[in-house]
Amino acid sequence: MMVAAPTRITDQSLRQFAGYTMKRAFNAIRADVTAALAPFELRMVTFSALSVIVENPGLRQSQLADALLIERPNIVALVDELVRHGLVEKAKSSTDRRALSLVPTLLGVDSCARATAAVAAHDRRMTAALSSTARTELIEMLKSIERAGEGLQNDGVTTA
Amino acid sequence: MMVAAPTRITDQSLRQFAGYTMKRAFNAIRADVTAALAPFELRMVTFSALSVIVENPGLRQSQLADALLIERPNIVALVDELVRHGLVEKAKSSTDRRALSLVPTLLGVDSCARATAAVAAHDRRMTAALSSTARTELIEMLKSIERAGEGLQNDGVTTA
DNA sequence: GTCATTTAGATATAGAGTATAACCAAATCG
DNA sequence: CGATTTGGTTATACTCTATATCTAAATGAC
Repeated sequence: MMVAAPTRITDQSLRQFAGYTMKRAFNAIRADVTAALAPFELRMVTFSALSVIVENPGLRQSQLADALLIERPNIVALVDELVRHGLVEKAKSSTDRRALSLVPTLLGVDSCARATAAVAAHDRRMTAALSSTARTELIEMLKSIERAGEGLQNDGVTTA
Repeated sequence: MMVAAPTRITDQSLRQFAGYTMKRAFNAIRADVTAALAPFELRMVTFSALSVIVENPGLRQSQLADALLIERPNIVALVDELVRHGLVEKAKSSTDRRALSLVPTLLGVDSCARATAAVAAHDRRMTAALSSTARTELIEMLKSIERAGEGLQNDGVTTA
């Protein structure tokens, strides 16, 4: 069979779906935020984890896993990475001898603050075309989608 | 060091960023759309590819790769999967003996239509909380973020 | 027309990211 | 107390995506 190729390729049908454009938008975000975090030797996940640890000092690993929707086995290497970089310490819990309390170091608190500023700059770049109210509305809409996923069949929980 | 764990874990700081909530929203979407596509033996990527092939019959593999921001090597197995399922045919290009023209089969066109309906239902589930104008605005905002990523440093291109 | 360069498709491979199963030790509960 | 659950861990595997390299054919310079 012989067929000539079209010159202009479209993705019209897919564009009707929020998920398709969201994936493309998120890819752009990921590329940019990854670059923004590189100077701090942080990845997206480790930055998220550090941020939650700084905001909730003393939390347990399982709580961190729950908060970021990460499976517990994957938390171990992640936290170890933060410990290795001197950003977080694994303290023993005073109430449960099995548990660890994650505490940020001074360096961790400082790095988190500076990384957060870098990510904020990144975020401004990516949403530069949006008014500040539009940006707020966007986040609210995303939250409502996140919530919509919570009540569905297999409860596909994962991520960070 | 002994530290008691906080009872309620927050992610306030991360919530200021569109990217964080977008990742969580997209995870929810992915879980649901993956389930929606399972009956058709399609994955997100293969569905996207099939949709573009149906919409642009005769396109070359490299055009498909460009359209979906997939690296060319990854297109090969992807298209083969569609061929194996009888949804697409690799036709020889009439103008370039190196090139392939991707053409949907009748089954491919039909499956694409039914899968598109299933994905549309999924999309409605996920955006149920949004008014139809809000949903349109959401997609426009996501497009603007996607565009914002196009003009940046390393031009982090990837995805599907 | 011939040679250098580019393009289309393909192969092999590697690295993230994330998921599952199974294990030990301590806590909890009947 | 014994059974069950929970916190952390290890090992492992699967998906997704990226990079390097190869060939055959097309294009472009002269």
